[in-house]
Amino acid sequence: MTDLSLNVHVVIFSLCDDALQVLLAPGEKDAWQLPGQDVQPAESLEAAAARAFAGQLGPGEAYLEQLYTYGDPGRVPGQRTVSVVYFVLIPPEAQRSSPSSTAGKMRWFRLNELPALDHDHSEIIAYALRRLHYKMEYSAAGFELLPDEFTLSELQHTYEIILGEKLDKRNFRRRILEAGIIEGTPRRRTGEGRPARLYRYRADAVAEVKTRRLFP
Amino acid sequence: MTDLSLNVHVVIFSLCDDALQVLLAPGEKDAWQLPGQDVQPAESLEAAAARAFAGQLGPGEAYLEQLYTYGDPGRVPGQRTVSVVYFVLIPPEAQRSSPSSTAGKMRWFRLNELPALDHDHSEIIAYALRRLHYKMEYSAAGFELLPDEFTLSELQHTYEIILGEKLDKRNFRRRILEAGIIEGTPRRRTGEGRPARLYRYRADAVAEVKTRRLFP
DNA sequence: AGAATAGTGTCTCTCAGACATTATTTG
DNA sequence: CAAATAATGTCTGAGAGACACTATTCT
Repeated sequence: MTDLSLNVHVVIFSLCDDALQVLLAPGEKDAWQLPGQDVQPAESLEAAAARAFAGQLGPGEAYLEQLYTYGDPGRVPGQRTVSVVYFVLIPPEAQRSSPSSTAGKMRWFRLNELPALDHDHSEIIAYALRRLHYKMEYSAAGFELLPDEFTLSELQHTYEIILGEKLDKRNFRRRILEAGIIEGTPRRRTGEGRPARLYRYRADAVAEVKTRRLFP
Repeated sequence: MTDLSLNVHVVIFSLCDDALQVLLAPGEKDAWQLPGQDVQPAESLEAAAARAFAGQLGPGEAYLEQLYTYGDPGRVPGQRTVSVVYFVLIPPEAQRSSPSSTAGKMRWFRLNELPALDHDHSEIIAYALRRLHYKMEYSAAGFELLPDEFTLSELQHTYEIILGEKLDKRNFRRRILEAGIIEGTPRRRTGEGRPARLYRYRADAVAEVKTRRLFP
């Protein structure tokens, strides 16, 4: 197809200030957009997506997964544009956005305070959020939003923020420990009140999804 | 990006002869490939995917969903090719492949008897199959592979073929009926043995996924 | 009558969910 | 010692899974 623009965009989620937030870049006029860029001829789609936010973030692993490809004619005025969109989760220590870049300053936005967005980017964020909810239910995605070591209260808090509901402390701890996907460390986190034990995610305990089927 | 080819492919599943099968088109030399074609300038990606198999199939609704976008440089020799791949489920009455087409004859293949395939199409089919398994667990996808009206034995059989395991008849019936997603019709299917009641899928009974979380 | 398939009920055991108190640290 | 947060165990009810016989039709 001629006159085709192929780019990638990333929906980057992280937890800051007890809320789920998205990283956005300045867009057209006063609007914002999902960080993104054109794909280079010799570069994989995933590498292009990773490049779209590398340099804006501090160290720390990012979880990156393809979300969806948007390509309807007319979704971007002027030129037929196909956007392969990726979904990214980053832990808090990587949130420090670097001071400047050619693309201008990126900023974190709470999900309920999103600014005006270019094209179909609102719709894309809404879809990414739905996907995050699903992932929380059947995978260990929640750990990608946490530091390497965390307390059980922090872990529970993460789940509560994303799922949007309160969870029972004793049931939460029982089930997460029985699942065997985290292990205790000798360290503790100290602060106000009794110090809490630190845990870490066991990547080896491949959390095989033992989902009960909807209809067997 | 210049010199870029954008196309769509479809992985079409259906049940024939008590087995899950895929529809393939003749490819390069003696190999086969997933049906597909270039995207037209004014056409949506989904419409292009639908067009890739329209005409090859008889009437009957097809379930169509975007699967994944493959675009690594080098996956297709010669030109950078980005393929948006769709996942399709069709019921048995739509299987009749029409006698001819410009692209040559398509054929159904059992999953364990796949021929040599072009490029990364084997990998794509393997991924589509994994996705089908997931979908069977948390959604009502199984019904897309059945005719409008079906017996409980046929439904159970469908699940057994795709999941690859035997299911208990009484438990299966109890749970599928309690879920309220199918309803009886006055008709029966007659054959050898006692005639079986025909059921139909209730599209209105939005099968909300009450998946039990892996970790709450 | 025999072969073939449809249709039906009970028990057990696991696990999700509700629930309140004690323990350890800091200021 | 008061305030703050961490840590811990039991009971109940719902539902998944194992299991075997009767009913209806066709030849």
